[in-house]
Amino acid sequence: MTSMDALSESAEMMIKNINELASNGERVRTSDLSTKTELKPATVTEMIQRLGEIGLVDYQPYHGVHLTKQGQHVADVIEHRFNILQRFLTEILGVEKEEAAEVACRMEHILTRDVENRLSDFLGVDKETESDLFCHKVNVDSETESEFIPLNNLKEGKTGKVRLILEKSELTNTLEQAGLSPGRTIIVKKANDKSYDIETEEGSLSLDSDLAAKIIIQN
Amino acid sequence: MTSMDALSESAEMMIKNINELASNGERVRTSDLSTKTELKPATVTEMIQRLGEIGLVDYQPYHGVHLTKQGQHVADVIEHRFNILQRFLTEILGVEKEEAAEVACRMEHILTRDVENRLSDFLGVDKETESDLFCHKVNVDSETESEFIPLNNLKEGKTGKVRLILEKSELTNTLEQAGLSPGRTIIVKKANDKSYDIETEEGSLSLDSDLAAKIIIQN
DNA sequence: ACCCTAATTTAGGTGAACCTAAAAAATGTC
DNA sequence: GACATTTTTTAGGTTCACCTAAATTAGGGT
Repeated sequence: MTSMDALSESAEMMIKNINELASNGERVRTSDLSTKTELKPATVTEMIQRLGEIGLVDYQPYHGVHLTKQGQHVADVIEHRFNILQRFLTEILGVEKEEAAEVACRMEHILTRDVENRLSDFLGVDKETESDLFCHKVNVDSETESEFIPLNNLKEGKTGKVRLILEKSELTNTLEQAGLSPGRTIIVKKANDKSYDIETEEGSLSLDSDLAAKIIIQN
Repeated sequence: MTSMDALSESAEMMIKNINELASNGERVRTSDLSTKTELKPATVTEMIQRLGEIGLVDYQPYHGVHLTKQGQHVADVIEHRFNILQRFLTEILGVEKEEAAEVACRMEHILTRDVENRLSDFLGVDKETESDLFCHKVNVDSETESEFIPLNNLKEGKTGKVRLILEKSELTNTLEQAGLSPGRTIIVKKANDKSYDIETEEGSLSLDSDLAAKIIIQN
């Protein structure tokens, strides 16, 4: 009954809240969940019973809940999604923190794995935030400390990954179709102060320095 | 009973689907909605009855529905959100079109007005797509509107700056040596549908339209 | 050890979003 | 124009996410 079925938004929210209240490692009480979620105690009881049945929490009547391994995993995934979404909304779009939190809180239940990863890549993964859970990014690479620099500062022969394109326009759309889009790897073939010859996964092209300045690369 | 309350995801989806099936202006039949939404006809009937009650559709038993002014407005907002989200997911994150559509379809019901606007700005508003509904961007500025266009669309006598060259090859290398390289200014001397006579800082040359199409100019 | 109170659960109800099966209306055919 | 077929609706059921009110349990104070 481990239920591989997708959880409902409500169920995920409950798990998220249990996790947030369980910071001290103690069992979480129904009344605290009721307060936090603004649901009536009876509703909380009902939901944590269901979560108990599918093995995501350890529920003991009159003695609260705590997350099982599985439940903890779900909580971690949701938290991660929330963080990425909030960062995107505030850092990239400039949304107010509070509104960003609200929107992120609704969207975190919808993100697919793929979109999550891409968004993560786009933001540039912040090592601090990543728990050991997400250590699939084996950080063995850190010999040369990766940096973000505009494409026009990349030296000839250097390789990098496109992370951000500033000032989107028809032109940058064209660029992206040519393989110069976030997440893609490129290599600088020839560079002088006026023009840059680039090789992408799609082919090669050449662009001027003003344009190149708007494309941020991680090396 | 016009119901200013937020609509449920299901209700919004139903409106969206009605709109998509009503391209020809005719009333939309229950069975078509049933097919499109993959809901049973009975379910569709139930939902469109509710939508009728709150004034978003004109529902006539046994004779289908069509959107009211209000319903059309809702549909337009949703469509706009969907488009922005899909563009963001595909153009910026590089998500596959199909998955992007699925995710956008879930998220379109969650976006707030503010996030919607910011995302729009971030993408760079695409004039084509904008209906008069979204005319908040008073396009008074367009006196000199600098544009990016392929060289083969530049008219005789026009000047422009080379910004981007797609599909580098030996041929384009030669072009660059002749002064047709990113950052350089050029002028179109003569243009017909087959060949283009160009003057660069280095001299003049002439090229065919296929080649010209790969050189993007800013005027 | 007992009682009182606060916390929790159970019992039973609602509305939304779905379903199936049966009834009713519209439609096409001869 | 009557009948068979298709379409649509009605009737009634389920699950989920909520609720209120009543019953139950846990825990603290004396």
